[in-house]
Amino acid sequence: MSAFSAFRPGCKVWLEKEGAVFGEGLYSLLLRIGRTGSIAGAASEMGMSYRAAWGKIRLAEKRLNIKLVSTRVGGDAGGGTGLTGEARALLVKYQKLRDAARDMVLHLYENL
Amino acid sequence: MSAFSAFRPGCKVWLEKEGAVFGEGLYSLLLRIGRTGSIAGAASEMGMSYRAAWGKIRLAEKRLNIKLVSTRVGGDAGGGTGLTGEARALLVKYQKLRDAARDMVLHLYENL
DNA sequence: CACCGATATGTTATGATAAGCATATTGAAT
DNA sequence: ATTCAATATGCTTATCATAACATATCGGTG
Repeated sequence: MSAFSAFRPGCKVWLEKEGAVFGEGLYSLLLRIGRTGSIAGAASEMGMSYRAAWGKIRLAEKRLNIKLVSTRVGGDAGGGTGLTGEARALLVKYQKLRDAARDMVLHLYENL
Repeated sequence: MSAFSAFRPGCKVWLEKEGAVFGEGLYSLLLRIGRTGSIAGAASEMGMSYRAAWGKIRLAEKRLNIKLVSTRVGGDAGGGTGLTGEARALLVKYQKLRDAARDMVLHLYENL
């Protein structure tokens, strides 16, 4: 057993565009928005405030210069939020990249 | 060309031990200590204060419970700092893992 | 038209991390 | 002894991201 047996490799990936990043935080937030149909629902699931979730999304949209969500204000259920096609595509790309990277880093480390 | 042409994948890896991490920051700091033979020299190269560099190293040694450097106080050149065997081994492991991961993530993304 | 639940924002703590400042110590060389 | 360059630490102060608080608005429904 090597002196490194206690160490484990960690890995993080993101998608980058002119300095702006799409990473795990936005991923899990958007994923839940897609599932629950609202920012409030997603935020609640993640134990964060609506204010924080909303702020993250707006900042990301501004920095990435991409529309991530489409919202409806008022009405039946008070309103709601859905994902844009671009957001959905980003989710898929990010998830694939992340999962594959995790896998590879783990295997890489074992064969180091 | 897809709507993702503007995106590039980013990747970060680290070695982890009971919550404590060894990542790019310690890597480049230790690398320079090894080259320059002093914490002061390494810090200067990186544009950080000696105080900051010294603090990082001590904190890491404490958290990781590993001796990373051996120092000499006073004397000819005022003193100096060298890397321990464990530190050198960590450097090698980290660098290999990081470079391979970067490579793989890049290729992975292209074939996504 | 009052109510409810969700969106929409400005403003204000706050807490953690980093930067900066100051000072003491060490030991070879001159 | 004095000097010099580097180690060794204690404090204080920015900084900065996040949390928390406070309102306003919208628009179906009962």
